[in-house]
Amino acid sequence: MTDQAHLDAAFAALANPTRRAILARLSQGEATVNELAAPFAMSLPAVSKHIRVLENAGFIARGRNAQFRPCAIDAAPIAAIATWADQYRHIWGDRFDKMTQLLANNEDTK
Amino acid sequence: MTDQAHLDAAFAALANPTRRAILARLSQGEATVNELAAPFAMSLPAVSKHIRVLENAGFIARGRNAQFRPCAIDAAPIAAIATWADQYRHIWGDRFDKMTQLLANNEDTK
DNA sequence: CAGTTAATTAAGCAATAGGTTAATTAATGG
DNA sequence: CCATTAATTAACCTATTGCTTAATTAACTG
Repeated sequence: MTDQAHLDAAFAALANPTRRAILARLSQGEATVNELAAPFAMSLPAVSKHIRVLENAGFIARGRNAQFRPCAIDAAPIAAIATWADQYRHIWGDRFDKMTQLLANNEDTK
Repeated sequence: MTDQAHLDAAFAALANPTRRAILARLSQGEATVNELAAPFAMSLPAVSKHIRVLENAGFIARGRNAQFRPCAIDAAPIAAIATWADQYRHIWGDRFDKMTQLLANNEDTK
């Protein structure tokens, strides 16, 4: 996948509240498909598909434990999105610029 | 629109390379629809629709100048996305933690 | 007013997304 | 072996997306 295609997949995956909720849940720790599905008023296959979308976009890594497929979050695509957003920081304020400057100073003095 | 719906719209708008390219162009300054359309191998109505999607998601504000509808970037939804991503910073490393700490130190000493 | 330029709207089309229920695969445990 | 649990796959449906061409609206300009 190209970088563009990766960003496409990452943004598309996040454009859904169920999928964002699944990621939020996984940020607390691993979970099985049934555990992830529990909070939602939709069928298990529907959740299974959401998980697949997140997996294809690189947000989720999966293991195998007996019948279970434990899901774990992989934040790499989130980092890619944060990096994308950082391109625009200069447009909306100086907080990041301050941070960058402070980090730069820190580099200089270490 | 709820916060969730705003995030839905923002992420969905960004899940397309044409729209991200339009935003990148607008980060350099205002542009008309025709100017924005020029780099793309697609019809003007297609670009017009992409602009509408970005506008509905809050990324673009539009003016009126004779026949022209100048487009300008509004970074508020990008900030919202950066804020969303920040929730997960702790998962992928300590760079942000360093920044936060440095900013905190800066607050303390000013 | 007539013509030109800028942009949107309308109508249509193929592909994708998000959901359903039913069937299937995979592994455990009596 | 059979039943149970976990999860996916299959088949299907409706709505949305992303694009097209043709028609329309809006404003300037000779």
